[in-house]
Amino acid sequence: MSATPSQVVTRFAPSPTGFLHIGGARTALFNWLYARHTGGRFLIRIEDTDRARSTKEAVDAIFQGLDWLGLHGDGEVVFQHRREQRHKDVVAELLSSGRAYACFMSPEETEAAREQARANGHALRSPWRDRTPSAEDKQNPHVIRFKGPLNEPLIIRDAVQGEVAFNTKDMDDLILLRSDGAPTYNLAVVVDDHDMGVTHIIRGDDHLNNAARQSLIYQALDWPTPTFAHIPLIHGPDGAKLSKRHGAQAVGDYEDLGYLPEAMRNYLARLGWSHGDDEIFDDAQAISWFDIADINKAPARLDFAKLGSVNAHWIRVCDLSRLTRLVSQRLRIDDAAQLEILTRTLPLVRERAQTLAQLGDLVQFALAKGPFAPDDKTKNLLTDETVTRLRRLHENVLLWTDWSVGAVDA
RNA sequence: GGUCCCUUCGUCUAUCGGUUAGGACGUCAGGUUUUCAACCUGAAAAGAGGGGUUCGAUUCCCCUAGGGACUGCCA
Repeated sequence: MSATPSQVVTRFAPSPTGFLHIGGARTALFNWLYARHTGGRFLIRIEDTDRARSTKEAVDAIFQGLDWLGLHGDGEVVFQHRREQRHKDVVAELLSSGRAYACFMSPEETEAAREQARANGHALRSPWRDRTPSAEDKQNPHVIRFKGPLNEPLIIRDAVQGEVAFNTKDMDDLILLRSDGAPTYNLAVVVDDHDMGVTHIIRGDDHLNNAARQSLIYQALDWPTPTFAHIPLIHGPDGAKLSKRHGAQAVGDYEDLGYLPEAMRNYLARLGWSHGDDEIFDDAQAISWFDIADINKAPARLDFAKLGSVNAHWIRVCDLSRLTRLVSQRLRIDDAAQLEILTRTLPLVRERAQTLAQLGDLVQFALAKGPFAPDDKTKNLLTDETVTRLRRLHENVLLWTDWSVGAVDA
């Protein structure tokens, strides 16, 4: 499960509670790019310690999204909940070394203590940190908490954010094991990242605060702390956190909209990362250029106009048979003759499409059978005069024998 | 409320103390085109505000404002 010490190991660790989010896709892409750039390994782990919220459908959706994007993991996929025993073993270790303790506070007591702590300007403190439970206490439900330093400065070095200073007085003692004995995320990530030999943790900066607390666990276990790289979240076009009202959130939505995976990789890579003035680049270039040092600290907004222009480029250079296949699938075309029409039509119209959906519309005329119902714009152009001209042209065309481009043009 | 992060054209970004602050998308104006798209040329467009440090700040520091994340027996 571990790797060569000098080798870079990155990972993408989504929680299967929904589809693969566009922000998650970019996180995966960055991890993938960095692993490829360094000749390291890119691992995938499903963070499903919350059994109630994790679903098989979500797991499938995530892999479908990753497959479409072409981001394949190198090792075997790790399902976090299957490693539960290992997580518990580590907690037992922490318990025996005095770095963890059983906390018997009830939810109500916890809530009250939290408010009290807040009023006093520090994080929640459990009275059970230094209390030895009686035999009677031990009958009650309890959680296992990590025993962290009470009031010490803590600096984490982040490859993107730089040195970030915290103080442990603002950090409560993390719950390691729930009252039902199940390990929590914050414990499981540390154990799994360590066991999987992860050297670089590239993830959303919503985890920056967690990183501080997790670093404490690494120290307590005397494990080397991996390099953190917290990347800013992606925002919607209006600058607010990406949500339903912004439309497409799932990578599957982008596939449906008719974006090419290589265009998504190109666009997403460019969001929050840059290599000079380079805008259009392929995977090989992205891999050779990608470096964590060039990741931006500011959140980026999604811009569909730019995505469209990037996609238009990749449609123009797309292999024709592949493009034909993609458009045929969208149009539900299976007839060989129609496929041939597409092959001949696509080169003519691909230049003006930003998405496969638009390309599908542009190709309709070659597939459709007359008579056609004119749209409003066409109606306006069909005056008596133009109709007469078209009739004459039609009669003329019927006499043509030379259909070369030059002849028709003339 | 507390802790932490962020702030260059409308958007994505370059700049790693000295530049006419560059590029891309978008926008606008021309050109080309029967039309549309594509393409070509050009234009408008930015250092949040205030203090420092410095010979010199977009760049380093502080404050303010604005935005964001976290503050769960979610991840």
